[in-house]
Amino acid sequence: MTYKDIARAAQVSTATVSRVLAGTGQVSEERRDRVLAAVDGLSYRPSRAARTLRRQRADTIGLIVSDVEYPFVASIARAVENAAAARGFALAVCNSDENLGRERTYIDLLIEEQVAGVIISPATEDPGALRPLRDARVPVVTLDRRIDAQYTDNVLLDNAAATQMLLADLLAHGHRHFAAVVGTTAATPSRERLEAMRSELERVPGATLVVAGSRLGDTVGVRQTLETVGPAVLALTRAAHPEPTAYVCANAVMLTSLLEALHDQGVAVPDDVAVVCFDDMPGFSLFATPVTCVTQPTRRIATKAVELLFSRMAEPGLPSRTTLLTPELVTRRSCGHGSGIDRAACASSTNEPQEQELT
Amino acid sequence: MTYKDIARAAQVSTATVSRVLAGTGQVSEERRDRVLAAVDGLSYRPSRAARTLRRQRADTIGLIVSDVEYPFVASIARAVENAAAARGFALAVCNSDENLGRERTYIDLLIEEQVAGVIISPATEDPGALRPLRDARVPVVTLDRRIDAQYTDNVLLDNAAATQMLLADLLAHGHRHFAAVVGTTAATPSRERLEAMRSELERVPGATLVVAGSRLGDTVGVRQTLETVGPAVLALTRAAHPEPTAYVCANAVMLTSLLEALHDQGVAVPDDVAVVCFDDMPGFSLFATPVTCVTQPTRRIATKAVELLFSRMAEPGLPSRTTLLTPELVTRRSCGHGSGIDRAACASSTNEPQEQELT
DNA sequence: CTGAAAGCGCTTACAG
DNA sequence: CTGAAAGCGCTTACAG
Repeated sequence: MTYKDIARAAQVSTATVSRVLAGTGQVSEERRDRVLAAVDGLSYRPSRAARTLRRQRADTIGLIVSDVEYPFVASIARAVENAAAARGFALAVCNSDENLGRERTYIDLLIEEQVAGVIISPATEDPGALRPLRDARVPVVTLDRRIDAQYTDNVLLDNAAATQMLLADLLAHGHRHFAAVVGTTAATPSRERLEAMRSELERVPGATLVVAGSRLGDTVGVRQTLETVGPAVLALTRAAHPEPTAYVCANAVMLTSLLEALHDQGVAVPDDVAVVCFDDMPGFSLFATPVTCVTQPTRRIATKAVELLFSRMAEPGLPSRTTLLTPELVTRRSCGHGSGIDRAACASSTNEPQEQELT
Repeated sequence: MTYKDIARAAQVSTATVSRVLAGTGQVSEERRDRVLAAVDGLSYRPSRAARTLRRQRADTIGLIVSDVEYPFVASIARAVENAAAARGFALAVCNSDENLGRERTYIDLLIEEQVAGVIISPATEDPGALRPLRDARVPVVTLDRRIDAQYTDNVLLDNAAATQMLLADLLAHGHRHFAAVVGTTAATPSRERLEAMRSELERVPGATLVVAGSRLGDTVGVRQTLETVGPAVLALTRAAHPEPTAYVCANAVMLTSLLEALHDQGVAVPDDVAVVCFDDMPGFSLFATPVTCVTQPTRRIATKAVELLFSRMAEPGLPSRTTLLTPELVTRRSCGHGSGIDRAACASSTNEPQEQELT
């Protein structure tokens, strides 16, 4: 079942078949009808490979993320797939584990697939990692990572604002000694959040900050993170003087792991220590201590990324655009001390999200 | 950069280039070296589309699931992608939302992509849905759904065993009035679990079962499930006589939604009612009432599926094989009454998983 | 508006 | 072991 068969059945040339099915060029109504009738009768299936080979561009979008198993990432992947499918595009999902070698392999794979565009959460801030994509003229949108490249669009969370929300809450509850639980400090979110924490805490007399992260660099996957992070972090913070009383975690999985470790060691939350994170998760409100967190606007992140990508696909010369999304603070109970709690600050409340465009 | 350029640079024919790069056929060492040298010098990138067109088969695997946003599904997707990537295959992820129309669209898409194989969790038990794949000779492995087709391999959870584990626990805690919270009753897991519940409860004098599900058929996505399911279920069970005291949920998201609704209405777990589910989730042990559940061996499900698929790709004529995986019971606290609890049955414990092959 | 023809970049019988 | 050549199924200048 190919164009040749349809052309024969409809008594037209394959060029006409192509014009009808692709909706390009002008075809007389009579011939159009003949072609469509032939297609119906023959249960024709187009060959995407042939189309791709000829047009040198596949109707496929590539998505390179750290790991779809993280709830935040899964949610992005779902939204991107929806948007792609709505436009007849397939979605190739690649999990880099934030590993440069894997990322490189996937970038090569996607280039060989001649994907129409790539949405990537790069493992590094070094724009060099994306050069092969640029050389292959593949439109790129980056997620969650600041990359200084002229040829990509970027969707970013306002990490400074997110950090301030979380810290303001913790400071109001009387905390002065903090621990930042981060995966890799190389990635944008960690870097920006640490910077923000440092500059916020500089203004607070006597405030301290322990960074628990470096040891965790090799931790890969949800399961391993769950098992490893909590104990490793506690080993570190327990040795610190003064010991931190407030933990700020990079994501929901790390927070869960830490909470388990604290529970195992009999440390009470929020009576002994506070624990908050940059990431919401179903179930956080049902925890023994409901978790205060900042939620990422996942749906908007994904929608925006797809929107930027398709506009760049349509017009490859576009200048780089950056979208900064503001997160939302969800105040539950894990943020506050048992004593000295500012009850007003603890009432369940949310602030309205804002979106901001930078250029 | 194509075979023609390499051939010219290496002074050989394109056929020889193909033989060297694909590793097929015999090539003299001298020519092989010339080709490899030329490839190095030219930063060559193969065209997957050309290869696919010529071989009529893409190095791509298709995965059709309900929704990657569900933790269980994300975990499967991750494992499948890993296995595919290890063999140089790309992974196209498709979310059907258990919707027949969407599923059909994706099946067509994957056939047009000429994927080498498909792993699918079908939206229906009707083997007719998979016919296009069979007609296109695409190897298929089904997940989680019993499909009576001769040409697919199937990976299934032992739903009867899983149900018995959960029920035994609840019965030991004195429960007699049950509610089954299911999404669609058309799918295999729900159907088999309901059957198992019914036949188990037949032996228990005075036992009752309410099925809360039919209204939930249109609920799509994690967010909507979270918002809708709990209240809808309670509206139903509150009207039942006798009111159920034990809820068995189909998955972790539904359980979370139900727990939130119960909390909102001031119903205590496990003092007033017990709530358990077929699915584990990070954080369940940290809930105010830690959740008793049956965990699915996701990693093994995915590994097995990929294994079956690749063996079928290598040998398409293989007879249908079915793998039945046994789940694991994780006893925490949501299973038991405040009064009349059999403490022994409540101690945190797990049974060893088993795997069983059927043919 | 229409068709003949070239060509996208590979692979694979076929002949030697 | 090697190469010339055909062909996978489309799209698209080009000429009319």
